[in-house]
Amino acid sequence: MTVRPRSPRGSGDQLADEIIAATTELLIGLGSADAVSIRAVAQRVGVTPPSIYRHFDDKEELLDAVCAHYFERFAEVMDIASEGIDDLWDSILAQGLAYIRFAIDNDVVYRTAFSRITEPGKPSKTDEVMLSSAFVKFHGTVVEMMAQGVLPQSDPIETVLKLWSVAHGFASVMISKPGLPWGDDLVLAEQTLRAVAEGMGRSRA
Amino acid sequence: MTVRPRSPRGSGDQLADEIIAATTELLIGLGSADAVSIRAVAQRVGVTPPSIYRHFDDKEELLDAVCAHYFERFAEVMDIASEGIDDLWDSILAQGLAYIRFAIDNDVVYRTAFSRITEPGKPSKTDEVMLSSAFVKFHGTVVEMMAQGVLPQSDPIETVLKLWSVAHGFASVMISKPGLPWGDDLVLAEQTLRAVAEGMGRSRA
DNA sequence: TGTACATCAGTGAACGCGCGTTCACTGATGTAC
DNA sequence: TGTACATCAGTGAACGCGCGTTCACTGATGTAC
Repeated sequence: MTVRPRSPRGSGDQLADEIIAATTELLIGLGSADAVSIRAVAQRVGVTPPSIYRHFDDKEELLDAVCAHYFERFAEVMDIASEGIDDLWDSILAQGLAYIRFAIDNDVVYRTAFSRITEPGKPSKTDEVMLSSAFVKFHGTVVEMMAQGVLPQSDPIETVLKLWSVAHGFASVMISKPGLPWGDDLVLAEQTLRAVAEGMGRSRA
Repeated sequence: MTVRPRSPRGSGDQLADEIIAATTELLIGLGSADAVSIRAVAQRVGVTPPSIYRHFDDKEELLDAVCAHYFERFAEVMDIASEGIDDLWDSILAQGLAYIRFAIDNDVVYRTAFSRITEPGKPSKTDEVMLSSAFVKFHGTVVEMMAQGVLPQSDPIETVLKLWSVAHGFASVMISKPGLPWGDDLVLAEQTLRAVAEGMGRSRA
């Protein structure tokens, strides 16, 4: 156990960040939130277990912080994926696939985030980050599609929920059941997202 | 703790069934597999903990048996849902919605089943039951649709994986995030399944 | 500039707990002769 | 029909463990006068 110099007065957040980083590493390494112990986190940071509690109320809050912090990258990943794509259909498809890819690449954290049920009206930090990253990206594109008339006007939130559910569905099943014949890369997911989009495009006709 | 008469020689399976039933009840009551202990299961059955191990290798196998047993009902539920529906589009839609409904109605068991990752080539008992219930139902309808030409001919397995992923996606997100604006019943899921089907129907055109 | 003091990040030790699993065993049940 | 015996479902006790969390505390840091 590394000896750790005491943090100066105002820099309490630094340890918090280190705790989040250590927990993330342990979570990914061990494969499940239950396998991660406060003691192990403390040891990895080079601090005693009670110190954790100065920064997080309990283990639950720590894990929520880990997922929330991790998912801030969703926005970035989806931005990059749709960058420079003019066609809005292609754009939302790229975003959907980027979502699935990111989820699969980070399966442990993704599963951890979705393994906790959020009661109505009590969004977790992770929920808030999801809504302000992945969700707003989808939302932005959908709104634009409706504005330009390539999607029929309706509540964009509903459309986003549909796209998100489909993307999550593929990510989730592909993570849980890697033995099924998914074929190369995300072909099935891509075809399905396309079908959903096309189906929705026609839904007014 | 109830005193339990010793089982006669050949009837070992009876206790196994009782153990599965007790575990299922505890699982649903407590809300997570971690919260269910072998000791609690034993107590509920009226037996000592080591007895469990005569019937199941370990806790993992017991939980797998619980999920597998539970999901045998998928076939039945989906059958009932599509019973008497002649139109194949309506039929597969009804099956998809029945799947989602059953998953949501039995959220704890459903989540438990999907919280365990299955390595390729090592299907769990639950996987096998899923494949021989929900999966074959979807598969049967898809094959028929292709035979009658309402869906373009292609690998039915791929189509089933798509439908299943979409149905699972809705079930999973609606269970995890009940606070989102899903609207009444399964309208969004229904519209999406319809869009997927329509999109696939056109995919050859 | 020097000193007394409040702050508060981090500590050491412990509480209290339940867990999965193993082991050598008991004793009722069914069977073979 | 009666008796010795093998089977095996279930027991009692324990192993060995790590866990989340709390508590009273220490002592370096920064501040006020």
